[in-house]
Amino acid sequence: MEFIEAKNKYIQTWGALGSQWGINKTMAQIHALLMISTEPMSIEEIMDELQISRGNASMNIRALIDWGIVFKESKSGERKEFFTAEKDLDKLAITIAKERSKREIKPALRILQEVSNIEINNSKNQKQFKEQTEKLYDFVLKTDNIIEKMTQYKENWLSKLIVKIIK
Amino acid sequence: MEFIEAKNKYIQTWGALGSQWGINKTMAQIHALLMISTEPMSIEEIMDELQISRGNASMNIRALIDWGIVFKESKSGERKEFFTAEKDLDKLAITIAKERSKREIKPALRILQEVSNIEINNSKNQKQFKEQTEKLYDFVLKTDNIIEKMTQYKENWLSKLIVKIIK
DNA sequence: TTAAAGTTTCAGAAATAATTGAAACTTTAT
DNA sequence: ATAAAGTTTCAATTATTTCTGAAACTTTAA
Repeated sequence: MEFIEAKNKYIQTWGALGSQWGINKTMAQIHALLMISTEPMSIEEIMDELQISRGNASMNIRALIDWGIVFKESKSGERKEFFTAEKDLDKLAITIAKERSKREIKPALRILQEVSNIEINNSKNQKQFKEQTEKLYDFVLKTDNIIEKMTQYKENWLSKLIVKIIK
Repeated sequence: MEFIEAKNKYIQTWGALGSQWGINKTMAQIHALLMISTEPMSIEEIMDELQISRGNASMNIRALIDWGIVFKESKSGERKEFFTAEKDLDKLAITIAKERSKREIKPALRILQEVSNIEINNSKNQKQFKEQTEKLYDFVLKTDNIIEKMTQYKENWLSKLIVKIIK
């Protein structure tokens, strides 16, 4: 396989995986591209490599910066802005996990708590509802707590986790 | 809050969370509905509760069955088919994790391995490509291994995991 | 101050994904 | 054997998400 072919395959794969997990394709592809770039890239270079429009590139770069996994960089002497990606995968995963917790899990938790706290009569249906939503709340809360704990390790948490699980 | 209102809110929330994580909204909603149902439900009841078409209900129920988190049930005396959901959240999470590993992570791994194994010249770019895709492969593989390990606990793995992480 | 270069925004277009509904198919009971 | 009831399928429609590209805005340097 050619380098170019491998590179394209890698970017496509990462983009597809992104969409399957709720991250938009272009966003994932831009990140993938920056991950394997040795130098910070300009918006033009990104547009060119991925064959996407300026608007699309700009919006998704901004989103990646909001997520905290891509950084602006100013090359001295150049007026243009350049971008680099977080390349440390442990850090990357933690940042994504934290953000998704904040944006998606925490709001869902709030609602689960709210609905599981309703006053019920003693009908079978309402009892079951309360019981299941309480369980769901507990479960999601535990999951979120795990994410929080992971976050504290920072260095090599994945390897540490494996060791802990195995023993 | 009314029971009906709480129920709708719960179903909407679960559906939204589903879409954010790559599971289609209706699929997540049907599962949410079955989770709080005390009795197996027929396709008509599901259509009626969620206000969706027969085709949509049927396709998504079938998908849930394929995933292994909803089961067909035949009530004795009734010809119609009824459906129940896996209500144990530990089992549910494990089943979903296993399926997603099989459907999405494993194929991605194959490609990462493939592209990280290309012959490279000694240009900076190609070296960086190989290095990063190898790291990515290792990382995704480790993640997948964790999922596999989890799977083996079955009972109360989430609680067990928390204990292990904390100490 | 101004105009060229660089950057961002956003309404409309395009692509993708989900849903409908009616037709085809299957099962059951007579 | 047949027709009513139940179930599944899938082409066409609808909804949602993403992307484009041109216009507006900002920065820089002469």
